[in-house]
Amino acid sequence: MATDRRTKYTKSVIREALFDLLKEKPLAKVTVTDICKLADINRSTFYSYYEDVNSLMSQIQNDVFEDILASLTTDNWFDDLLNLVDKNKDLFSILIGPHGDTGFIRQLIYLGYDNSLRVWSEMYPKATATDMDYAYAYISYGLMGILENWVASNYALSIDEVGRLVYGLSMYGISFLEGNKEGREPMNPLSFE
Amino acid sequence: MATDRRTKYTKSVIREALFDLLKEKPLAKVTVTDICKLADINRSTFYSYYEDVNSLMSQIQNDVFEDILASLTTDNWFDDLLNLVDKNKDLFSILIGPHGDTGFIRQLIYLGYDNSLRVWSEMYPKATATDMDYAYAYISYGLMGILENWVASNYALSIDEVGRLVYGLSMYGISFLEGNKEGREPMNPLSFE
DNA sequence: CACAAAACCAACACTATGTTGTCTATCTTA
DNA sequence: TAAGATAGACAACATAGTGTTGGTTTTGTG
Repeated sequence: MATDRRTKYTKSVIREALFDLLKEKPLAKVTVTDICKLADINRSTFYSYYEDVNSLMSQIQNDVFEDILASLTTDNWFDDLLNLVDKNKDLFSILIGPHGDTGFIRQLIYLGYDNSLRVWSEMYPKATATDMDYAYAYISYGLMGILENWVASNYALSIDEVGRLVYGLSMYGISFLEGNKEGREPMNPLSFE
Repeated sequence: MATDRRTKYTKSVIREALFDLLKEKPLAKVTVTDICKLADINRSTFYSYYEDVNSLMSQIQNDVFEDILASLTTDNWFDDLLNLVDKNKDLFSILIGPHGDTGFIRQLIYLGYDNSLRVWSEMYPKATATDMDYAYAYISYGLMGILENWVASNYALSIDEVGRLVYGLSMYGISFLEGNKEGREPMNPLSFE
């Protein structure tokens, strides 16, 4: 009843081939023929599993997304995310790297939108909806930038160090660079659940 | 000696056609044939001016980029940028909107990298190079988020209001939402020459 | 081992690409 | 305003990728 080994094999070589190709060129330039040549499978085999290259990619992304949702805990979700990225370096280097899909990152980071706005409107009752909206855009894109930097640096910093940066920058803004703001407090810039 | 009127006309209809198409689909899905049909020109005419759709797009982006560089003043560059975006709403709605090119925005916002790091290293002598790098990534991506939000809202806020948000968020982080931080001071989050 | 399913292979019509050569319309300038 | 230059139209070409089909071989599983 379990999935045929051949199917598993085929899907995995397709996936590998796609990732290898994405190291060289953007998704839009990757053709079905490319993938099949590299994976050494027949083109019709590809079509028996996927509609086209885009749907292959979004299926992979959805799988990753489900993993992410499953592994996020309530109170510390950005750390969880960093851990997940760290454990799947190869994958995220491609998803977040220069040929990556920003839609994916966007989807990722807008995970916390509803909750953040709810929490913020309690914390900052005077803040207007527009201000909070812009604050969310600012912070979430900022986090995206940090994540991208981290991936680009080939994960040079430890997760704790990245967490320190995220906390400092989102709490104190640029004055974080003044220092003397060490000692990360148990609070996260964006709320999740 | 001046450019042939026909050439001007042709280039402008190509540009218009591209923008019309970009309202519907991403650049990768726009074909030369698409453009020529819409612009009512012959396909070979297109090829006599541009290599392909991508090079057309990057030529347009370079033109815009030169305009931007020309119009930025030293001490208030983000305001200048907002003004420029405001004056070319149609163009930027496409460049920054859902089918826009993030590479363009990235290029735009990394304008201030060298200068910001120079200024910061004077302002915050204790800060490490890594911290400043991450701070730049955070803030510049944050600004990108704000810009995108602004465009998506169809420029609902005034430039001054956006400036207030940019200043507040980058200076005070999330605590900006506490309020009582009105009155924009003459300082910009990222330095540009 | 037998059978079902997976993968292969070849061929199909179709669409887009880039390139080339010829012809026509239009602009520029002497 | 007439002559020469050049933009653009048009048609044809080989090439490449797409998506689909039907038939064949291979390979896992019960």
